[in-house]
Amino acid sequence: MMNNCEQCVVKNKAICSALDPDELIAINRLSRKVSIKAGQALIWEGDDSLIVANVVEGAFKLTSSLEDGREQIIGLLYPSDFVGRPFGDRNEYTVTALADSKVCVFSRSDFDQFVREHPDLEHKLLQRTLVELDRVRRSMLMLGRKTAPERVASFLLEMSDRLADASCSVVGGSLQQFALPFGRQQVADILGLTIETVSRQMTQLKKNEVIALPDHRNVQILDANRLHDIADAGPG
Amino acid sequence: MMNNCEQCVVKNKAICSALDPDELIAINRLSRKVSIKAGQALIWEGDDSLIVANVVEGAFKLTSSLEDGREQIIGLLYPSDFVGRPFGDRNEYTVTALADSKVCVFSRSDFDQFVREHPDLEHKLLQRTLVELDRVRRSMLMLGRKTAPERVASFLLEMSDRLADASCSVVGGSLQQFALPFGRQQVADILGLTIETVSRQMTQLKKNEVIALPDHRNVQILDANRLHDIADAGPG
DNA sequence: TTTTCACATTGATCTAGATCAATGTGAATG
DNA sequence: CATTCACATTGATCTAGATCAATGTGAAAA
Repeated sequence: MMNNCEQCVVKNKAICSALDPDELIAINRLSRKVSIKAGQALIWEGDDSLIVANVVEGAFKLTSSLEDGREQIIGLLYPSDFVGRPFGDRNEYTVTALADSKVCVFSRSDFDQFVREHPDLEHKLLQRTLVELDRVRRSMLMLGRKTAPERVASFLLEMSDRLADASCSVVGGSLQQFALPFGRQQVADILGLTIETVSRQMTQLKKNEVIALPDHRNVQILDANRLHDIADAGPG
Repeated sequence: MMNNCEQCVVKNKAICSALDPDELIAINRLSRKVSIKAGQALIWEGDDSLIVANVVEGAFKLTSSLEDGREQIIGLLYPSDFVGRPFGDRNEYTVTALADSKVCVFSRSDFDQFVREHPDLEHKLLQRTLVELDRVRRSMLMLGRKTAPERVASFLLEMSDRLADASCSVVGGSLQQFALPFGRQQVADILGLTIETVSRQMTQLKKNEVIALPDHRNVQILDANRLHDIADAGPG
């Protein structure tokens, strides 16, 4: 089905915002809007890179796995984020929808060519990639060196920041209350912990009145300062 | 001191390879060749991003730290690699020379502007950033989910691949023998382990005749297949 | 050559977090 | 309403890897 960039909800935030109306019409011809059900994969680790896309609606996880099933979530994608591996022929990770989602898909060869012809678009893509690289490197410090309480606290703070755009009830650019877009197992896969450890840390934070948990998906930050302290306190 | 791109040893491998002779002269005017002693830092975590550079000679580590001194190495840089954070105003990590090194430095504002005016250069930079992002994500799986034996085996294999360019005595694109460019503590900081654990794993591999250790810096791979098996075997 | 000093190995013990095993919980279904 | 089923919590135990503590080792300096 043909897409319509003019009416696209992410046209001002996605990389397409680098394009003028004529160019939007041109890229429109290359794109296809696709719906993905929760749990369905869009891209598989190890496959050839044949498509790239913009997330329009929903959320995705980016994962890498070992043969015996151990899985690490290595990234999360939200509306306006870019997915896939341009200028390379192999996908190094799997992309799976966490909720019912919509993406705007391009064939990689079409996209690569279009990007090379539109430096402003390529610039946007570079900026996004640099931001993502910074984010991923921050996760490396977390996975390599942080304790379980530090990981959970950092995670809650990052989520409250990241979801701040979407909603209101904001204090200082972060949300005081928000709904996690995933369950405990996936939190564990993000943090490199087990589900039990994540659960125990959450309970602990609740007991200490640092957070409240109206239900399993919702988190309310009661004491942001303390949460920050826990997030990068030394061990002990 | 003025640089001379025509004679530069990395001109064919660094991002500068995207430029034609005229453009090389232009970027030459913006660059400054700087020597860095082993152990000296080029960029500090948290500082404003004021410079970017190409590595010409030597090696660097990219690190991020917690207040109490825990440190994670989040990247390594070799000749022709690009350093620094273009199009952003904050350095998220520290860059330190591992050996006496030389870099070709640009002021970030000069560089940003020059890149925007030269799409081919920006394209090279994007390609490098995408490759680095893939590499870093692979490390996330390692840090989050791999056991100590798996980490050490993966590390030795990656090093033998990465150093394959530099030397001869290559079998199937990888080196059978190579000198690690760093000591045990730094290996530990790369793998998110302690120095003792790294040491024990190396001893174990030696006992099982998977590798030989002529001395503390040199590694000889005796049984690459087994090393691969260990690198992503399930636990147990 | 001996001394030194930084680094690596080895051993003994401890512990954070994994694993194993019930037991809640609450939204969807009959 | 009871039943189910997926998910979350809680508890008991185990273990990989950290930590603490000597003991090697080998290259540079005296």
